[in-house]
Amino acid sequence: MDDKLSVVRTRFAPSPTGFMHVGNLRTALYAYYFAKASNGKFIIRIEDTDRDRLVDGAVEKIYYALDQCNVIEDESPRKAGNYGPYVQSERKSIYLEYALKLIKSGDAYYCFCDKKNRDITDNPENDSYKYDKRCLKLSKAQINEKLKAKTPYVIRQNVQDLGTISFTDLVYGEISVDSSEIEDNILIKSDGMPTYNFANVVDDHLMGITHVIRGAEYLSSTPKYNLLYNSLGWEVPKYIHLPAIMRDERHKLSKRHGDANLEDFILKGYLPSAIANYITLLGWNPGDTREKLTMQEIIESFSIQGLSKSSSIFDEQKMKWLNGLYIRELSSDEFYQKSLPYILNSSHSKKYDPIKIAKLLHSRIEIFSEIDEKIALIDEFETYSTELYDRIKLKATKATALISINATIELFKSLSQFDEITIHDGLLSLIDKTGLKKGQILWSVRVALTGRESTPGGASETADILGRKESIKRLEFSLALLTQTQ
RNA sequence: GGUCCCAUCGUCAAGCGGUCAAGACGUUGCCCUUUCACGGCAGAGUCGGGAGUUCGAUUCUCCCUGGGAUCACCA
Repeated sequence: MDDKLSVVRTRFAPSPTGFMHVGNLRTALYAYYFAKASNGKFIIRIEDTDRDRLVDGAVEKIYYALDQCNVIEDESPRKAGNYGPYVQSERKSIYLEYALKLIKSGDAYYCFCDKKNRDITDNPENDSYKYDKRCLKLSKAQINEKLKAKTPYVIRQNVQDLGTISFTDLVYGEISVDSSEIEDNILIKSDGMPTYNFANVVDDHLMGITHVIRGAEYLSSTPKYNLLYNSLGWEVPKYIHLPAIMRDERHKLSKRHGDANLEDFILKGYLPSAIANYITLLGWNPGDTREKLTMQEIIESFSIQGLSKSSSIFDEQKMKWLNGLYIRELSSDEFYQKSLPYILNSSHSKKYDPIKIAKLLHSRIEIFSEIDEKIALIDEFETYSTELYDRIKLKATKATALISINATIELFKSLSQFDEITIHDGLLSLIDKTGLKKGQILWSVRVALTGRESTPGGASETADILGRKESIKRLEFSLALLTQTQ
């Protein structure tokens, strides 16, 4: 059981303040991959120490996102383990205990300064004013007196002047900062809750986290965490900081701009597995040219060597392409099931058979939300330019169209059945009857049926979907249009 | 502003002293084909700038430039 210490344990520690941001999701994914690639454990810890920012249902959204992406945690609030509780607000007393320990050792101290008085430095025009440690100078008697009087207080970290301190990040290498850059951060807030900094250190240690995987925005504050580990006599975990995902070269993907919500992408018709695959590739590569990878494949080749240091821009176009790959890989039944809601929600006519529509669209969409516009191409039929009938490459003209349409109307009226195969065979039989070529007939009929230059599906597929009555109606309309302009 | 970090096609990226500088998305053209799409093939397109180190820099060092992050009783 001692080698339990050598087991890799990573965690995803979101705060329940809203929806699942794809940047956070990628962090979770990497932490999960890394744990699983090392045969370790992946833990979810909810960081809800800021009671003002709590959002109802946010925890559920986090689970939903992870479930959608097939990330299965080993320990979490909903799947207890040996290191619980996994919700920080339920661990409140633990933090205080360690803060008190730090006070005893002189690594922390009570501070009674008002929130607004924090910038009590003598030169406020200085851009970076740090707390001036004034409460550190309080005598024991003074402290006790204030405590007794129930004066609100916080507990601050006492950062000593240590000169340059550094640590090694597994991605970024050695990072050094001067201790004078570090402020006496607050460990315990006046409401008794720990700050992120402190809760993180305590929990990561107590939960046996071996590798801290998080966004690079924490890179510069990591040294002060390490000071805490040292003061507490704890081993510092390994750090893996991740570059940001950007919206463009200047801005991070943000909640504010609504360009980062996983659920929005799912609603738009992206498959969670495709999204996960895509964002995994933003900042990591398997070391070869594979781009479409299953989670199993990713885990098998996941290593920190494949992580990059520079931030990357989120390219929805490429995600779309990848999603198209995933869609085409679906069985026709799976595709039908997934596309049905979009077909039924279409603003266009519902009189078409959704099975036929789905079959037609399977290779023609990259995200499900494109379904509506594709149906429009079949459903909407209005007057059009007869120039469409002239197709040099196929030797199709208005004249050949006239012959084709006339023959097709007759054919459609006489067909004993009206399914795609029968229609298709019937149309081909027109080759003999009219002496025209296959392309001439099929092009003309499709145009006559749709009034468009391009449509999903060809002549027989379109006729099948439209049905005999509507097909003949459209053909007659086109015939009239054609004779009119002749 | 201080501090920290980053820098290869438009975008994601490989590269880890000597390469015609991979591959992918997108884009262009061609093929397949009754349109579109799928699929296949081909093309265009990149090392931010300047000093070094070296026989030789995309690669190592420094400076500049550009960009990002961080300086909260938010995480």
